[in-house]
Amino acid sequence: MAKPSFHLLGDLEKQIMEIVWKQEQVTVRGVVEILHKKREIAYTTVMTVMNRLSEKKLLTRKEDGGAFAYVATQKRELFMSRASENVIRGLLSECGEVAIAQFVEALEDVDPAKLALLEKKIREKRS
Amino acid sequence: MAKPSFHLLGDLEKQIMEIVWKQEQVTVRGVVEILHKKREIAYTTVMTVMNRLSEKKLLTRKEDGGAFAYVATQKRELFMSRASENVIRGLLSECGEVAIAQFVEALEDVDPAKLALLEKKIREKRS
DNA sequence: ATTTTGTACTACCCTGTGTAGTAGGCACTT
DNA sequence: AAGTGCCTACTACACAGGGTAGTACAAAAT
Repeated sequence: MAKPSFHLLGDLEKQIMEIVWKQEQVTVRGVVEILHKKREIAYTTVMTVMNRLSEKKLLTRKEDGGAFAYVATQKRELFMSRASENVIRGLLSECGEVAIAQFVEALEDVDPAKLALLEKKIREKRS
Repeated sequence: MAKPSFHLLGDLEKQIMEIVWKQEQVTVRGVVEILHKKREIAYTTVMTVMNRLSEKKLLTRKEDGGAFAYVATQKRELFMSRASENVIRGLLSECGEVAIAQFVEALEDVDPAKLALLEKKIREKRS
């Protein structure tokens, strides 16, 4: 049913990571308060997910008096970069040239101006 | 734990689709026999998965005397192409320029010769 | 008629993710 | 000191996706 897509993270995990990346340092409570602006969610739900994120090594926590302080182990850029790398390698190995063609296609569709950027990066590589 | 990757299909689903794409037309038994060259697997397991593949509209079946004849609804290329498109769009929207950089990076690593192909495709786009 | 073959249905397991309740600890207030 | 509140740990449940397969029943082959 679901379109073949890819999920680096679940929805809630994603939302939480975005918050952590913005704040550099958060407590569960802090995250809950931000999420509450958008919807109802139990404190323990957020805590559970943040724990899972710790297990996945995306967050670390350290005691800071009362509640734990959570910190991202990688900056957003780095995470995105590694994730992209994995996804792209998988894609290239499974789809080969098709992936190349679709990349250009999709990029043009999303933001044609970026085609130039892509060209530039290729030239840089070549040197 | 698992590296962020993407799964267009499960392992068994993938193996089965590859077989179907090669044969154009298969029965469950046919697929089972091919798979048996590599490992033990129950007839019903293969049947179940092929049914799921039908539900996902990746296969169609038609009665052909005895057993159903299964056919891929899309050629491999087309499937890969659409799958790539979805993955890439997702990637671009989540990772933006990072994805572009990583694409060049990964491509060079996997097959540097393809960089030229990529450039060519960009030029084609531009015209 | 009996065996074989094929299909449908059902079921179980495992993993990932969202969701949340409950219990127990520590701390601050009164 | 007793009560209240916040925090964490543990546990649990649900649902989806995917691998695995058994059972039941029908049709076909022998």
